[in-house]
Amino acid sequence: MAKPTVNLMFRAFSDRTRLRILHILLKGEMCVCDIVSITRVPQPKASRHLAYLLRAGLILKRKQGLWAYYRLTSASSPFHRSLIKCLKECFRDVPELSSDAKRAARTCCQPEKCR
Amino acid sequence: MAKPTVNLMFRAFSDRTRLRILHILLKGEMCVCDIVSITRVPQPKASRHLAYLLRAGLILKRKQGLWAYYRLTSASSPFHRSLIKCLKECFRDVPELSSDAKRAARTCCQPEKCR
DNA sequence: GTACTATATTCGCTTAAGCGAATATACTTT
DNA sequence: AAAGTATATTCGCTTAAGCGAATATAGTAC
Repeated sequence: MAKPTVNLMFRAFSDRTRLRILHILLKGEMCVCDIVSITRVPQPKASRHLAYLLRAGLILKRKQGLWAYYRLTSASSPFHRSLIKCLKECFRDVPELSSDAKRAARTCCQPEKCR
Repeated sequence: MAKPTVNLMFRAFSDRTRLRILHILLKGEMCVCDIVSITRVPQPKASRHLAYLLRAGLILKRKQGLWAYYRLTSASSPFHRSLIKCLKECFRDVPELSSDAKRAARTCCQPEKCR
């Protein structure tokens, strides 16, 4: 995968749905159905944005049986690390993030559901 | 001006020309003709991106006679501050930035030229 | 006034994103 | 094999961006 340019990494953060997904993944690896149930976004839409983030080099995919698990890539540059910091700090500024977090708290405590 | 949303601020950073302009403004206030001569971008294109950044709340404009001076807005939130940090740290990752910096060093030392 | 300079905007076009709806893929279970 | 589940992709459409080229605006100088 070609190294994504800085502007494309910024662009990956410039969509609300992707911002929500990235924020959810701050908590750790998550499968698509978790992301769907946390965000209440239609599944094809979630998959589309996950594919976008994958292309942008921001997340990694692990396929296991029927499930696909996604996680953040480890930040390889100071720039990437700062970008992740932005992600953490925009929590208060993006309304959806707190309701996502509430639902995530319930979702990620029942891992049996998806495994 | 309505408070710009987080995703729109990210989007403002997602274009190479705007990234270059923002980076130049890290050094301080600059007039359009300076930005044009540093970036070697056509003047209408520079103005267009400056207008975009203005709408996004990332820069401020000061008009004086025939000249328009732009500067970064002071970061009002932790998020905004982190975003500026990203801007500083992507220097090594965006090739145009170093040649801009070289030209800026020459340009900003002759303020008489534009004032 | 006219000519000049710095900056901004409009026009016509092309490309990238984003969406819902439908469909495809691929693995699992029975 | 058939049915079911999780995920991915395609289609048709709409909107936002981005560009060069041309033109407009607005202040300055003569």
